[in-house]
Amino acid sequence: MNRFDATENRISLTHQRFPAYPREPAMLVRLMKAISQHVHDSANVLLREYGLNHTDYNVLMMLYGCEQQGMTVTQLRDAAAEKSANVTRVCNILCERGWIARFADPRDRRRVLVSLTVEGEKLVEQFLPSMASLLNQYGDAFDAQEIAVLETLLKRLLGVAEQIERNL
Amino acid sequence: MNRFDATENRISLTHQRFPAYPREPAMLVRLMKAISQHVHDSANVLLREYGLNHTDYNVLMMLYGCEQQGMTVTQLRDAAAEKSANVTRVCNILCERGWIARFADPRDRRRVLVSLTVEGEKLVEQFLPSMASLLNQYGDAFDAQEIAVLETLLKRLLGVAEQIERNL
DNA sequence: GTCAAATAGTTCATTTGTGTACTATTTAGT
DNA sequence: ACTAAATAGTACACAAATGAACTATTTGAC
Repeated sequence: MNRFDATENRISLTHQRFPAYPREPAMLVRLMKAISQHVHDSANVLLREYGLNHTDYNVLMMLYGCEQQGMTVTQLRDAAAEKSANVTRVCNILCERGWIARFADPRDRRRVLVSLTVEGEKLVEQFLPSMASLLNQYGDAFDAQEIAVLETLLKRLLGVAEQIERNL
Repeated sequence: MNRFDATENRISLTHQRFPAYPREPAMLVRLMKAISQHVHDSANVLLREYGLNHTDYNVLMMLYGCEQQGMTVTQLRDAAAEKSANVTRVCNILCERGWIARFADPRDRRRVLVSLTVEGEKLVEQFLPSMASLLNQYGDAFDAQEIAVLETLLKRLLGVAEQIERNL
């Protein structure tokens, strides 16, 4: 009996009491929130020794994976699934510590380009082994086809969720 | 070109630079975080008119779906994917507003049983139509078999994520 | 060209969430 | 029975995240 079964029962019961409340989407949403929370917490434990948390990590990793002239705050916001005010806050911290640098974008002076410093790259490569190992543990639970299916379905769901939010 | 494609490219590039960093699990984790965030934000918009947010909603819905003598703080913590300190805080607010009540559990006096008041049930039934409609929109993107597959795989992933976190 | 509307980012007040320490109670080994 | 360890929940100081207001810049309609 999984820890989630009790939640599943409560959702089913709610569906019985209020039939318009749909069991399956409610399950999916709860499952994803729970998984994300566990991933977040586990990452936080690993990253703490570097003075980082999962949000900092998300930002740093996107910068590590871009290697061009950097990313804008808006791109970081979308990539890290954070609000721009929070990206600003996180970048302030990472800047103070010398791991990222900010430049005005000459093509559009409203924009701020953010990129990893050499120190920042070193930092990423320090914590990457343990974070990669963590990620691999999640992957080990699935075969290649299962992962592919999950990825396809989640991408579709993301598109839908974005659309729904836009339409409020 | 989805908004997520840029993220996918960055993950692929990171995998090239650092092969132990696994593309697929990284994708899954980012996807779920992004989806959860959009769901969270959309729910917040709908719930604001009731003076609630998504976390309050999660707690209230679990109580609505339990109908026995209530749930303990620990059960709520697990069901809502929150820390117990946060459940205490949220319950304080919901209590002040008269939507839930707390009782000492006579079987184990460390435990606190939380349950919906009549007012709380009325509140839930007020916002349920619009929240059910939101959830249904997510469900409409999939057929029955796709949902079943997603649910199965996500349940497995949740189990794994819980296990990994336990083993730190 | 001009100007209203849109976009990018930051600031700030507030809300939300967390780690840690603590109290109370129960459990379990002896 | 006695006591050490485990468990449930809360308090509190602090950290993280958000909404809304604001500045600066660009876009686009005319």
